[in-house]
Amino acid sequence: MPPKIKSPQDREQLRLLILDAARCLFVERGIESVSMREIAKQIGYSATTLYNYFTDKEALLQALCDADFLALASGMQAIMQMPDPIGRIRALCQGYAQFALQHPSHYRFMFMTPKSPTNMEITQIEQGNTEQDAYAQLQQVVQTAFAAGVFREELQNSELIAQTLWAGVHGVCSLEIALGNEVWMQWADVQARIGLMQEALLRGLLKAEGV
Amino acid sequence: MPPKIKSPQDREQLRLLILDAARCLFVERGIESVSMREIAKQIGYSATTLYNYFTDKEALLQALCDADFLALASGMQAIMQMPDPIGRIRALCQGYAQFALQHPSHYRFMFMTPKSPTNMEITQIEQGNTEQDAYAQLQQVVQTAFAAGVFREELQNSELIAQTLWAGVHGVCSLEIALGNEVWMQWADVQARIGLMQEALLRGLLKAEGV
DNA sequence: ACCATTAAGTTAACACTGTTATTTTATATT
DNA sequence: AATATAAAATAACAGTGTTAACTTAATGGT
Repeated sequence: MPPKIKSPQDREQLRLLILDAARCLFVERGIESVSMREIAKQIGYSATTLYNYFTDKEALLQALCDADFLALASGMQAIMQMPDPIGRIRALCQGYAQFALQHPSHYRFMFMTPKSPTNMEITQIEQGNTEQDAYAQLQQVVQTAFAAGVFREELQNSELIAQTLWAGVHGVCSLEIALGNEVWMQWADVQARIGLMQEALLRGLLKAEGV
Repeated sequence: MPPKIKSPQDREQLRLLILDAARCLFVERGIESVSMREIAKQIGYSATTLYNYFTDKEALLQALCDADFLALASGMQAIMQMPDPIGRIRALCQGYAQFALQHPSHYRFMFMTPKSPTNMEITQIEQGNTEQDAYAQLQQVVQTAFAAGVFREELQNSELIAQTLWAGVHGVCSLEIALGNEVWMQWADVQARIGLMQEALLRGLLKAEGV
């Protein structure tokens, strides 16, 4: 059965086949209830083959999430070109939130699951590179707005401002992902929650003049 | 070895022994990396004995969290007596955040982990009872403030306001728990993040007059 | 043309998990 | 003293991530 030499393209193709199967199963059944054996069976290989392509399950997850978050960051590139700094902030928040709600499994793995600190040798993403790292994008946009003097006088730390905006949107999305189906909560519409979070925070952070 | 009849007090005592051991291990090593066998070994019983006291691992976790969140809610009772409605909101946010940071494992299990909707027959907590349910406390306090007309005119849904405040504080705390140790983030001080979230949100939600 | 090398993949196995069925044991009641 | 029974223990099942050992089959060198 096993033919000998595989061109780098073929290798990459199988790598992607694994990733696609894994993504599909994760989205269907949630991230930790799908096993390496299942992923392998789905594509007709044995479980051990996966270990020729990924050092372990976590590396596989990391690769999956890297791919999706590269997609997020590059989808945001258009927003980065918008003229109005505050409009950019709004659009980034919206884009981020919609991404989180559309990819709950990956979002959860990336931002809601404590892990041993990211192995920087393994991840594909260059942190701080605004083409790859969504937080770096937000930080940059906030920094620009800060330099333009739009924030209230007493706020002198643009990192703190960015982290607060992030935490706000993250809070809405992560509660939706974790508890959106809980019967004991009467949740308001999730888009309304995102919108109010965004606008209330901005109103609280920006100078008062007509927002 | 097994003596025969156990008084209800003795039964309850072993139940608590199990819960304490489990809590201890969970806090040490994180919630899903400790097994039923380890908990049992810790207290000198066999794993199967735990199943005489809890139907399964999830029920054990649920019991643990119920206990801690009852403690949270009852610790908040003093705050509920404060005279100033807005002061109450501030104090609730602070109390909630400090609790989250002091009990990260339990917080994560309760609010950061998607689960099949809570089994209402099993949980000890009466949802909506402000003596047991911290969200109900917040909801009530916000409702009171809302009735006093402190929020901006366009905000007509007090549930939405409460959920936004919750999401904000939750966002800061859950990011701290999940990513507080990530090397690629230069986090601002967590108390500063909590404070800014609280004050920015309040400024954005309350009527403008001198906050 | 043959053989050794080696990549690609498989099977078997290890040490673990949550959980259940079965069995032991020591007491309490008859 | 014999029996019934609550409390706990042992053994086992089906599953997990992962590693070691083995099987192919195509290539490169002679």
